[in-house]
Amino acid sequence: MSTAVSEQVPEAMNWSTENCTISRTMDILGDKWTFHVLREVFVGVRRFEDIRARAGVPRQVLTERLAALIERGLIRRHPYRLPGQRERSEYRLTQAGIDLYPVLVAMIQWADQYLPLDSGPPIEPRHRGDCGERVTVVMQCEGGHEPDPREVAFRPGPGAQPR
Amino acid sequence: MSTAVSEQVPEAMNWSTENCTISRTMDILGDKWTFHVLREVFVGVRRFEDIRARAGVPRQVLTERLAALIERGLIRRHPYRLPGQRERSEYRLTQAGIDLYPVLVAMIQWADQYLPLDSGPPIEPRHRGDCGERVTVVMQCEGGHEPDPREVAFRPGPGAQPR
DNA sequence: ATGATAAGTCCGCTTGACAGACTCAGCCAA
DNA sequence: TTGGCTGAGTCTGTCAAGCGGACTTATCAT
Repeated sequence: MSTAVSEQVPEAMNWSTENCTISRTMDILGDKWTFHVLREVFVGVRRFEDIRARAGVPRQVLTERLAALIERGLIRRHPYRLPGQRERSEYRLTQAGIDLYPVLVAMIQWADQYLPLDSGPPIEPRHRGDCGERVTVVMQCEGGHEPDPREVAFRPGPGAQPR
Repeated sequence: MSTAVSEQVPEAMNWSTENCTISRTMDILGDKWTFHVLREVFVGVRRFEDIRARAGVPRQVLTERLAALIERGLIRRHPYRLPGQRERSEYRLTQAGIDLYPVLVAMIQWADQYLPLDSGPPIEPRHRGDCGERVTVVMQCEGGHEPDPREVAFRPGPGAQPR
């Protein structure tokens, strides 16, 4: 019996990374600018020029990222016309986009802990309307627990491919 | 009174993006390869060559990303020696890294809904040990609700800077 | 000594980001 | 009707980054 160094060969080594869920998500989100763009749309900034100026993203890159986000179904183009003005385009979250809230809230929560600012959080997720309270994410398991992050592990599921 | 088009000028337009929490998080995580690397460390793959081969990341990029993740405090280098072998390096999550679990779980949850595979989820977050049940994230507000994503909004907090 | 292996470094090519100028369409004021 | 303004792009040349493949170094096994 050799000295145990955690797992000699981690279980994950037996499984392919081919169809990994994180990769597939990061193919959509995992880009420096995509997240900046999404942030703007999330906080209600919806017009090309506003997004460009606030996020500091080069126009060409913004064009390309917006097109990608539309193609992936996270935002949609929404033409509209203000009275007395010509038609313009807004970009709005689709349901798939809105359902990214937990991801962003989890990030903000992490950053508020590990990258805090002296002045406090610049942005807070809150329950809209009357309630108005701060929103956080918690992990829950189907056994009814709220496991500590140390008690969570990623395991291969039914779609895992052997290598 | 002009025709209302949601908010004519979104509230967020009044606030700087300078110190945005999402940006600061994405400065650390928002890179195609960083997330691939983190995924490997999360599933227990800890050695340079294993990470490189599984994630398909160029060596040079891996070197650079590991150094950045160490500098940011998400992983640490852990030298060890298997009996009868020379010393090697492992990369392990720090507490700050482990506390990213909710972010990854939220992503997986989103992807399982919007990018499902016919064969089912390839990876599942589970409660370690006896419980072993699937773990999900839920949003909760301090008013005791579990708001739907549509009922959540990002608002400026105490650290928000006017522009 | 020879070979194997982990963990890098080095090199040259190609791709993508970037800033800045240009375009185009619709509206507005004169 | 002409000229200007603005939002939403496109075009262009430069430059940094990613990339695959070869090379390097240290340590251990035979």
